[in-house]
Formats: sequence, structure tokens, C-alpha cells
Amino acid sequence: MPVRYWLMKCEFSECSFDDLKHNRPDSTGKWRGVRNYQARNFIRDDMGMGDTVLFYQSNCDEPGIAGLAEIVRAAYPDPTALDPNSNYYDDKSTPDAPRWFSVDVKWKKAFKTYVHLKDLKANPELGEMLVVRRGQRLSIQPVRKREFEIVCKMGGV
DNA sequence: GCCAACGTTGGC
DNA sequence: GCCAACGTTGGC
Repeated sequence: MPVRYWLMKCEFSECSFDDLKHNRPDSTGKWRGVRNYQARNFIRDDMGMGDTVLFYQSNCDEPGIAGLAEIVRAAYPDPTALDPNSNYYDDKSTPDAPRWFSVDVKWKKAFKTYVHLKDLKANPELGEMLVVRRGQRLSIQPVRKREFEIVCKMGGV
């Protein structure tokens, strides 16, 4: 199995990269509440243990990539979809036929240099990267190996 | 807070 | 299956 690379967006106020490191048990975040089919398919079908994640912080003053995380648990049914008390409850998802999935990610390494969205946009080599595309809202995006390496270099890692 | 871009819903 | 209306995302 090849190691895959991903970009995962998280709202800064929900869980910043520092939160993931310091304020989550074992530095592990449980990815809940993804309700987009394309993102769901990536989680369910393509993400695997050990895949590397660019951790992207959105909805904040300085959107960008703070560092690396790692998939430490592959797809399993998203418990919030099955919980009637959850904001993310979906009555079309059942234990027998779960519609939505979660993964767990573990904090791995901080970039020496924070890679701002505007820096990604300014790099001509990253013109095809999904995150710089206008109107791209997918919260989980596949990243090419070459793109991953360029971003790591920009981050000083 | 604005609003462009996009996904989903539901009437027909 | 079309498409208008609506809700959400997320940079700015």
C-alpha cells in the first residue's frame, strides 16, 4: 500500500493544530461530522493507517497549514450520525448501514514556518493543488506526493 | 458581515 | 431528471 497524503481542514476555533497536540487525549483527534459525500468517500475508501495529513486551519485570521498529522485509525462509522442527541444526527444512517464515517488523526510534527494560504496561492508549482482553487470547499482533499513535498519544504520540515 | 461558490432539497 | 430555492463554507 502506498502512503497517501491528505489535506484536512479544521476550523481554528474547533480544534487548532496546537489544540490537537495539547488538548486532546494522546494528541489524537476524532474526525466527526463530515457530511459531504465526496469527503465521505475519501474517508471510507481511500484513507489508511499511516497516511500523512497536512493540517489546515480554516475560518480564522490566518488560514493555512500548521503542520503534519497522521491517520491512526481508519474509517469507522461516525457515532454522531447515530446519536439522536447530536447536532450531526442523521436518521438515514444506521448501525447496519452507516452513511457517514470517522477517522482518528494524531498530531505528528509542527512546521517550523507556518504556511499561509496566500503562500500556497503564490507558489506557481502548486497551481493545481485543490486548496488553492477558487470555491473549493472540500474539507478533505487528496494531495499529490510532489505537492506534499513542496508544502513540507515551505514549512521547513 | 459580505458574498461567491457549491451541495442538497424538493416540487414539478 | 430538471432546476429554483435554500443552506453552508470559508476567504476576504
